[in-house]
Amino acid sequence: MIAVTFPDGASRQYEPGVSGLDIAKRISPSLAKRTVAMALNGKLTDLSDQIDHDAKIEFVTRDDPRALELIRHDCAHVLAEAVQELFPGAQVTIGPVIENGFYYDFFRPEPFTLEDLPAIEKKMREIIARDAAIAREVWTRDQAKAWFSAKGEVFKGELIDAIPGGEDLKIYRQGQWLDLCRGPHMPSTGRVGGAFKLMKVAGAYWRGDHNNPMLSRIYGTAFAKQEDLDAYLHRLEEAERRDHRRLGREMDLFHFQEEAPGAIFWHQKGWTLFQTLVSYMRRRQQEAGYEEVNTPQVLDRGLWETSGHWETYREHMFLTKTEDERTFALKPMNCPGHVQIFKNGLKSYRDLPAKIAEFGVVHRYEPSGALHGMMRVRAFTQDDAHIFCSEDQIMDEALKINDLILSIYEDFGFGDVLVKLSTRPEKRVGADEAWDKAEAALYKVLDVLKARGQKTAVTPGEGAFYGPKLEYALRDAIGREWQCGTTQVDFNLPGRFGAFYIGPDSEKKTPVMIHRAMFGSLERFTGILIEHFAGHLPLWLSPAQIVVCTITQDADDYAREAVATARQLGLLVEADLRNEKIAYKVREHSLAKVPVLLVVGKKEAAERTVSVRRLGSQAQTSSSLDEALAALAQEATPPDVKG
RNA sequence: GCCGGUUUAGCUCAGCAGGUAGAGCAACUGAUUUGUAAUCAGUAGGUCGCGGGUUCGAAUCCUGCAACCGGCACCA
Repeated sequence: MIAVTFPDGASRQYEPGVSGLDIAKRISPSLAKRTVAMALNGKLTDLSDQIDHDAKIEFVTRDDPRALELIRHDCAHVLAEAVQELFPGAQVTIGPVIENGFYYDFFRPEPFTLEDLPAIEKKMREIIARDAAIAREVWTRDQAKAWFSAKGEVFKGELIDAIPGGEDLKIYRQGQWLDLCRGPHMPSTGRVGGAFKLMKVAGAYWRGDHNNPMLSRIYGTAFAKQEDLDAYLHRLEEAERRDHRRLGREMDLFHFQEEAPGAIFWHQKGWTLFQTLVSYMRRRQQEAGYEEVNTPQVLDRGLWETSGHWETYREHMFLTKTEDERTFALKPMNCPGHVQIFKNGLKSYRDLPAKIAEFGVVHRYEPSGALHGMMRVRAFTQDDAHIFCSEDQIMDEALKINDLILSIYEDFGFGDVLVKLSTRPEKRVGADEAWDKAEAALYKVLDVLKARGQKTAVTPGEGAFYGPKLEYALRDAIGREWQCGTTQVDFNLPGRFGAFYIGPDSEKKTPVMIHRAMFGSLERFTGILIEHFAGHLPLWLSPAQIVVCTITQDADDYAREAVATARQLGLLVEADLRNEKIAYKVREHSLAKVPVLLVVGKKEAAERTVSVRRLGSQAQTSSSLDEALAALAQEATPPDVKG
């Protein structure tokens, strides 16, 4: 007999080979009915699994959070069965669970379109209603190979070949249909339930490699309960309402047009916001000992050959050939320019660390399909800096950067930050010893951060071609992650450009260069802020802080006076003296996301007060003009100036 | 770049089976002087993304290109 221990600590004896389902049934039929899987010694597995040794068991019911993955995974299988029923000849490939749902990739000469989804979804509901048992079988590799190749499933065949030799293969059968799968699965298709929806179709490369054929991917999502699905769909709508492209138009911040794909036309208000960010960053950097510079937009091709960018990124550079047949590139990065500044004039070890910063406008010819509003553009501004230092200063400098970045994010309300260490990629320059040193320094930084309780991660092979990096990903108001800041240790470029400093021993030494950005792309960061705040920017960031709205003409003079006073306090304020009803004005400015409306009528003019209405609230408070403006001026002071 | 979709007035969208375009909001002009998310009336506004083709006739059908949207790949 074997001893099976339950979550409450109780233990019972069973004959070896008893299945999870048997145990559940013996406890109570209703438990068996509700249970979709079990956690055996903490590992999620099929309910039909036999238990041969003493074990801890926990039944996972359908409403258990752990069941969600199974529901989605089974739903993906149901999708595949439905597709193969409706579209004979469509080949199955893989269908994993992803964040917020699942997908399944099919191979088919004609890709699926949105119009195919309702029929597929209908068929899926049929399959779920059939409630066929999902049974696991173990096949030999040859058996599986033969079965799938007989069906013309060449992609499954490839998958089978990729599974390490000797291993038996798991096959899950549901009704007439079966699939090669790692599992686990629920006992029957009916357990998927009705709270699912096919979301979209997309092309995707087989095995994620663009040299491979393109598959037709169907995305779906599934939840345990309909209300969870509804809530998810509602969240998607919410994200759409926050879309910076939509808000950018509604708030009159910027626009795009065909003639400049991937480049922003900044309107007055958007540019004001942009400049607010620049001013903020400039103050923070100056305080941190950076020296701001500016380097040329257009630089000779030779410079990019020296840096190595030509070799790796030529096809992503904007090139220009002049009449004298000289090839220049619009700078895609600022580093070569900053190295030139470092090289200009003899540097001593006493000059280190030299921190050269620039709000550098860079151009990159991004693939057309990569463009996305302000989040991915072809011309953008980096809050870029390069720190030239000695090897033993790396860790200290990286930590200083870290602290500055986290403090800056905090000022914008981003408290949840993940620090990732990305190590050497396959395609890289420089000796492995240099990489060893650079990575070692960053690992040490990561250790310090971990000790402080900072969230960290390591992503192997994701470093830049010239060095490993720390990347800073912040989480926004609706839980999305945005990678913004970066710290990259570079043992290569300074040497390639022949940069050096004179050490204490009077010998020439090659400095290490740390590339670093905090917002990353100012354009992208602006977009993130818009979405994070859903357009409701804090007063200090708002490019149109106040509108003084009159109720009748009687208050015009008073409104003008209020505007003048507010401007003296540095506030961004306009008057709305139009002959419109106050409700009309309130609506219009609220839609334009103006944070503060000061409403003035006869009464306010006589009493020298204002009625204050804040964006997002119906409440009105009355206070004296001077007090209201003083409070607003205080609120509109940037956090770093407030101290 | 690859797959799919979209492109009609400043914005949101009709215009489904080819017979030279409509609505609401915005704009403009009047009237209205108004108390916290749309006052009323009138007027004007479109090479239907761009090019080529089919047709007596194309916003509508075919085709090339571009931009955008959703993914994939890419992201120094």
